[in-house]
Amino acid sequence: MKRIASVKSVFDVLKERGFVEQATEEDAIRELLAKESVTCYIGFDPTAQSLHVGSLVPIMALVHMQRQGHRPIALVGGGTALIGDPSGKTEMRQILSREQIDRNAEGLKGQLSRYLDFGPSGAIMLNNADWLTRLNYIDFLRDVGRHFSVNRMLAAETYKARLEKGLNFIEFNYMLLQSYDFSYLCKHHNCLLQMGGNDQWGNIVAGIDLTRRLEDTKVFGITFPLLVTSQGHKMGKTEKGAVWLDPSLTSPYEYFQFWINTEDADVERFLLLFTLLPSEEIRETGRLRDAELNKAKTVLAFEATKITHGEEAALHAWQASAASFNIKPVDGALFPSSTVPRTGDGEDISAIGAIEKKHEELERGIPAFELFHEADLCGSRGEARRLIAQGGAYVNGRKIFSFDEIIGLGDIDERGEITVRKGKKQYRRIKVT
RNA sequence: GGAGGGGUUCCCGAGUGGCCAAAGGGAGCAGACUGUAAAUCUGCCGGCGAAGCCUACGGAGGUUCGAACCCUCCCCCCUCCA
Repeated sequence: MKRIASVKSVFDVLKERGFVEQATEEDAIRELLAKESVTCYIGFDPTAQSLHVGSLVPIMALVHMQRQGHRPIALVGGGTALIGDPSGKTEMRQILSREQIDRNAEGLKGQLSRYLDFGPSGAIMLNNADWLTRLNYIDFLRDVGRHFSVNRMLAAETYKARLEKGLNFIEFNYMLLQSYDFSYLCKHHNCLLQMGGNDQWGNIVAGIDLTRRLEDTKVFGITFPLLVTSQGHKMGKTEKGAVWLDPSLTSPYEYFQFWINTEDADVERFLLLFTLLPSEEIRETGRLRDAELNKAKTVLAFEATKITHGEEAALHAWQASAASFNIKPVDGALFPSSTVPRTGDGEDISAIGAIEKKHEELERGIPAFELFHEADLCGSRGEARRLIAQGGAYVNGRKIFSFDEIIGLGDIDERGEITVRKGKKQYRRIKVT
């Protein structure tokens, strides 16, 4: 049995950092995790080509598990995605094609390996399509289906919303499949703990029951709080939609900006969840008042970006942000474990998104509203015109008053670029080639 | 299979022959205030350089000078009955 990193149970770490919403048997879990290396799993749905910040809580939970000497299984739900999880949803999810799901599942593998070590003795990545798609219907009903009470399922919170709106049989089966996953992982990988968002509670508990019956093994479950901001807003949405973990969908700079814009009331909570800084240091945040909190936000943004995109990308994002906004270096007394820049100013703005324009085009001149549209700051030319009309458009920091003002060679700065800005926060560079 | 109720712009939801690019709310964007925060207030919120045109009210046809709205067929969802 592998030695574990500390006497302190990882359960306490998770709990202290705000990961635990519910747990099946708190004391038993704490004890189990303190005395041996435990294999645990979380499922990830391959319903999009990339994970987004909404999946970060489960990912970070696995990171903590691994750091404390346990063995995480990241289960890609290539099989269950064929069914569609109705938990906590009011409408049936669109069912994706097999090919689409397989493609997404591949992408998730790559992404998860940035957070977890999938080395020989490290974490494991599995795809439940490997066993679920081979199931035989009659056998499955006889072996697994008979253990489920429809009466109890109907009473479950999981289905509550859907019983109002309608639930079809394929989705009703979802719980059985996820339960089967747990027992399968228990049997083949000695997995004893399943974690997931709080909307998974019903599925997890059902899996625990099934595993007891099928494998005669006692297993456990933990759920995470569903992430909403303190304002009750859905987490992980910005003006451009979801905040993705894939740098080609959400650039490290945008990612950094997302985190630095965290609401005051969420800073401490998010530092605990989304960084690996020691909790004692994070608790100091409570002493920061008003604008001082922005320092903590800088640390949050930096550390979160570092975890997802690496130290170098985080530095670039910090640089560009410091150059564009009034970010001060964070003094060393705060968050001593953080590698956030402690001195210097931002000069390097290369992390800010850019488009290219030919020298000739600038020579001819481009109407401002067209430029804003092409720079992807506005979805249409009409939107760009409205933006300018409302006084929210800037070129090199100068407000544009006329929608068709011509932007040309004279606007190129010493970097050989033009900086355009929408509102107060959204910058884009025009590189002249 | 039968009866009834529905499918409206990103979401919810009104509209049931011209005044409808479609009320209202939410989300979003911008402005003011600020601390790249929150709350609040104001404006905007299908596309096209204006008049106008184009696209849009599940799909396909039809009636009409004119259809989101009426008719026909089809698809999908819900409820009750089988």
